[in-house]
This record gives sequence, structure tokens and C-alpha cells, in this order.
Amino acid sequence: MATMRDVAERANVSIATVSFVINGTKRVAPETRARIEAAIEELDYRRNVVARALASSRTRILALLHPDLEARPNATVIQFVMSAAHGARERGYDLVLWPVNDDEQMSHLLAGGLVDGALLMEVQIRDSRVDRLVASRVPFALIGRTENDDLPFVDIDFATTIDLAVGHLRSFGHQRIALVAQRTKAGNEPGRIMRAKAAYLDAMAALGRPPAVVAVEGTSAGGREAAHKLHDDFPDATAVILVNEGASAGLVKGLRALGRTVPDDLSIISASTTRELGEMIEPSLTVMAAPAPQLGRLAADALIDQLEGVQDTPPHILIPCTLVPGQSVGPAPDRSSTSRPEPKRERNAQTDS
Amino acid sequence: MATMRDVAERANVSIATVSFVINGTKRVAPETRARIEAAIEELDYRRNVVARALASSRTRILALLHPDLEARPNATVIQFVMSAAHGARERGYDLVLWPVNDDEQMSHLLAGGLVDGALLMEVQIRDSRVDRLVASRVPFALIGRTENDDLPFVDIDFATTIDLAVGHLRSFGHQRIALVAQRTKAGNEPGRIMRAKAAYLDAMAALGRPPAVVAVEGTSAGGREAAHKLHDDFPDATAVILVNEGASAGLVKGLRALGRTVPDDLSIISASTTRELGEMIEPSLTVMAAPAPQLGRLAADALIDQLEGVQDTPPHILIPCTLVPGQSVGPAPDRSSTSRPEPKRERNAQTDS
DNA sequence: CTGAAAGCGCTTACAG
DNA sequence: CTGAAAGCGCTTACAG
Repeated sequence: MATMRDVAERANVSIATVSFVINGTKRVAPETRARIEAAIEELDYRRNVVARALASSRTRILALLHPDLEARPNATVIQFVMSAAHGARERGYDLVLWPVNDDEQMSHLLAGGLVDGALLMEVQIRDSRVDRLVASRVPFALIGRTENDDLPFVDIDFATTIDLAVGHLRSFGHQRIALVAQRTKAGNEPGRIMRAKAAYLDAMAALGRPPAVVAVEGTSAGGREAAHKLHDDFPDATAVILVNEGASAGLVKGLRALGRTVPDDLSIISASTTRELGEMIEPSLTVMAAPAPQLGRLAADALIDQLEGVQDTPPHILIPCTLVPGQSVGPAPDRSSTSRPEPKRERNAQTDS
Repeated sequence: MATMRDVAERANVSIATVSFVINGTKRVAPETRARIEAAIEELDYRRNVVARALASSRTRILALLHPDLEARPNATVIQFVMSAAHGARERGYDLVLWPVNDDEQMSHLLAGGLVDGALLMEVQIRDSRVDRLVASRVPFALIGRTENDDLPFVDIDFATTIDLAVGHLRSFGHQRIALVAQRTKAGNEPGRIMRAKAAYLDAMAALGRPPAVVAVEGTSAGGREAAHKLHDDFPDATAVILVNEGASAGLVKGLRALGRTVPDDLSIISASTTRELGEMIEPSLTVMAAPAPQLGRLAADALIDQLEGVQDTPPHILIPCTLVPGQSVGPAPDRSSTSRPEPKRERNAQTDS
């Protein structure tokens, strides 16, 4: 592999001049530049990224840190990764997905000088990784938020998202609206769950309705469990908002197994997911599509602005999900006469064509 | 950030000795070692990965190269990434997902000296990225195969997978079996599609049945299109094998819209996907689960063996998918009397509880 | 068992 | 406009 020295020799210049041409850091006489460029071409020279990094203490590599991804369909995460990678690339940075499991690994990575900055996903309300990040003095931006709001972040605006979902349901006459959240290990709650829950509780309070919250795993089995819990504990709910992508399909299946039809008996909105997921389910789910493509890019931009000393980036960016109507929301059934719906025992009919 | 020099000074040794202790590359007197370890601890020293890489021309970083991921649920890819990352970590390597769009980017990465080796996913039958990889002289392993078989690879054994699927369907009496493949840009065919198709054609020939192949996009819309094509072009098919994860849900929805019940009218197996995807669909799909967890790990091992000069790794590893029965395969309906099934016009019934 | 020193391939003041 | 040289923080023969 050709080095800068080889290029310099072939072009009859010093390696400093080669460096200036490659980086555009200084004026170089046109004919000198031409000679150097020719030499680079002829030798198929490519700058050694590691040496450059050591000399300049910059690598132009950004890490997107993510805890172990589960094996469930996770289109949102992929959208984050890809849009952040594109945004970074446009500004001359590489962005890589770095699966990092424990704090020690993270310190190793951050202290190693290998990345110029980091993006952190799946931020918890209390997140020791954030502390590590702060301690490491590596510039970073969060995708999500901790409980304290003075770190730079981009996040889904869950409060607005839930308000939009509740508003949509109310426009169909729904008053008794349940929330299906994601069950989390104790003390390890993602901010999105907490914030969505808080927004939901506010909305219910404003409506003068008691809240109905169910938390289950983000799996099909979790979704079926949610169907049973809703059926048993909140039989008068006419609509449900999911903040649990992975449980969406299972919830519909579970309801159907219980003889409850979507949306005739129960309307459903799945918040913070993708329209693709909505389309997979029958009936097609009305979803609040996560702004992952925008947020990934904005996160990359925010981080790079920080690295390059750009001052005018807002430290916090919030974007709500977008309503994508499907076929899972319908008029609220009239429950005024019966306190509990009569579970239909016959096989239920299809609701879409 | 403390450097090795700081540690050496504090421990009253040379930096060489510090290096020996950190890397375990040479014997060091116990008390010297203890002094050095104490100094490391006190200074919270962490080796600079970039400097180490430059000096040793090894980074212990592996890149998993993936072309732009689409926004569809792609659990299999995530499984590959995570299992490969775990396998690498156990052997002291970091593995990152590097979204790489064009050949130029890839050359930049490979020539930069930043990664010791590469794993390439979504390998096409003819793949210019593979040529780049070979030219770069960076060690690599493929996940998938090109048309020539002498490069190291791990891959799903599609021939066996299709045979198992056909065998399963035959045990239910099916003879007319269609294949739903993935539509690809011309000249850009993933090996898996081609190999699955070939295995299917062989199986049909052995059965003495004409093949019925439909190719659609890997989306819900693609799946619905497949339902129509099957209904119009191959109305006597009693079973279908999908090699198109993204179209699975849409196919079931499309069939139902056409009044065809799964599995009463048509049995379905979705090959090379995850059991999680199968569970999301109603009825739960019988799937051939991709051996992504094993293959990711094996790919990482194969690559690292190569890097470390381990000779006894088989250059090619093939593992078939595993049958995970769901509720989408049933006895073949008797079609002997009618050449074309009477499309049911009434709403269809559920098939699972 | 330990150290002095060269070298990995660049960048970047500094001098001219 | 161009170059000589120091330095980034390590590893690794080589010598003792």
C-alpha cells in the first residue's frame, strides 16, 4: 500500500505538501498540485486513516452506541441508524453502529481515541452510560433524554404524540382510552415510556377519565397478554393507544381470540412505530409514525456542529410522530346501556378489504 | 487523558515495560507488574487504540459491511449483526456495522487501515464489492455467496431449506406448490434468491410438477400483489413457499381479501425469516427460521481465524433454516373435481384461537 | 527481567 | 509557495 512518502517522492515534493493538497489546508501552486494529484492517481494512494487520526487527534468517525438489539422487528432503529449515517456522510464523517453491552466496553471505546463523538440511543431515565459519556469528555448527543434536561438531545415529542392520538380518538367519540406500555426492568425505564405515560395521564385527567394502563413485554406474547388484561381489567375501554411496537400485532390477535373486533369493539393506535408495521397487521393499524429519519439526521448534525464549534444549533430538538390512518380506528361503540361488553363468542368477521 | 508515558513515570519503568504488562507480551517481574498495575489504576489509564493500531498495524476492529438497509422489519439482519458482534467480542475484537453505499466509500474504509477484516452481507451473485475486497487485500468472509465458490463464506443452505419446506408440505399432501420470490433490480440478484429458486425448480422437477414462480417486492404491497398473481396465474396451487420476508404479511392479507383462507385454501411457509415475524401474522405463519444467530457467530469466527492464522476452519459453512410450525400449513384441499377453486365471496373465518 | 530507540504514517506549527 | 522536523502514543526487535 502506497504511503504519503511514496507520493511525495514520485511528485518530487515533501510529504507536507502532499498533505496540504490532500486536505486542502494550504495553497499549493497549480503545477505542483497537478503533479501530486497525478502521483496519487498513479499509485492509487489512499490516506491511512489511523495515522491521520493519531497525528490530528481526529478520526471523523462517529459511533452510534446501542445496547444489545433484540431479535424483534425493529424498523425504527434501522431508520435511525441509516438516516444518521447519511447525515454524517454528507458532512464528511463515517458513522458506525457500535453494539456496546457494558460500561467497561464503553469506556474502552471512548478513551481509545477512535471516535470523535458518540450518539447514544435507547436512553434511560437514569442512564449510567450517559455519566460515562460525560466523564469521557467525548462530545455526544442523545437520542432520547435522561431525567435532567441539560444535555444535548433529540427526541420524539411524546407529549404531543399522545395528545394527537387522543385527539384522533376523541374525534371518533372515544372517551375511555387505555394505554399499553412496555414492561421494563425495574429502574431501567426508557424515557419514552415514562414520558408517554405522563402525557397519557395528563390527557386522561383533562378528559376527567380514570387512566387505564397496562404494561407488557414488547413481543407478540406480550400483546396477547395485553388483550387479556384489557378485557379483564378495563372492559369498558373503547380505544387503546400502544407505546409498544413489538406488542402491536399480538394485541390484535389476542383481541380477536377473545372475540373482540378491531375497530368495531375497540379502536387501536400504535404510537412511535413505522407505517410498514401498521400495514403488516390485519386490519391495517392506524399508527403514529416515528420521525426516525428526521431525528437520526438531526442527531448527526447536532453532534457534528458540536465537534466543529458551530454555535447556533438548538441543544434540544423534539419532533412528534405523524398520524398515519389505517383501519383500526372507528366510531366509539355505545356502551351506555351495558357496563361490560358481551364478548362475542362466534368467529369474528374481517374489517377490511 | 493519561498516556503510557504517564504510567511509566509513575511506576518508575520504561514505556516498553508498561506495554508488556498491558499486552501480556513478555514476562515482567511480579513487583514491577504490581507497580505498573497500580499506576494504571490510579491514573485510570486506557490504552490509545489509534496509536496502538498505527504501531502494530492491527486495530482489532472488524467491519460488518451492509448496503443501505431499507425501512422494513428486518429482524434477521439484526440477528446477524448481534451474533457476529458477540462472537467477535469473545475473541477480543470489536465489530461495528458500517453502512456503506458505494465502492469508493468501501475502498476508503479498507485502505484506511482502520479495520483488520470485513464481513460482507447481502452478497450478490455478481458483486463488485467483493472484487474491491479482494483487491484491498483486507481479510474478509462473506455472509452469502457470489457465483464463484472459492471465496470464504458462510451462508444459509437454501437448497436444503427448500427441500425441507417442500417435504413438509408434501407430508400434508401438497403437490402444486408455488414460490414467491423477491423482485430484484436486474443484474443485482442476491444469491439467496437465485439459489432458492434453483432448489425449488429442482424439487418441482423431481415431483413432476410445473413450477409456479412469482416475484414481488419485499413489502406488504408486494405480498398483496403476489396474492393476486397466484390467484390469477396459478389458481390450482395448494401451497406456497415464500422467500420474501417482507411480503409475508401482505400475502396473507391479500389472500384473505380474495376470499382465500389460510391454510384451508392455501398453505404457506415463509422461508428464511424469524419466528417472531411468523407470530405477528394471523394465522401464525409456519416459518423456516434463518440460522442468523449461528451464522453471524461463525462468520466472525471464520474471519478471526483467518486473521490469526488458524488453519482448520472450513472455508465454507452452510446451515439450513429450521422449521417452526405455525398455523398456516394444513392438508391439501381436494382439487381433483374443479380445475379452478371457486373463490369464496363471503368473509372468511379465523383459523386459530 | 528491563530499557533505549526506531518506527508506524500522518499533521502542523515554524522557518524561509 | 514549499520543506525540515517535531510529534501524535503506542509496539517491537534489539541489546544488555
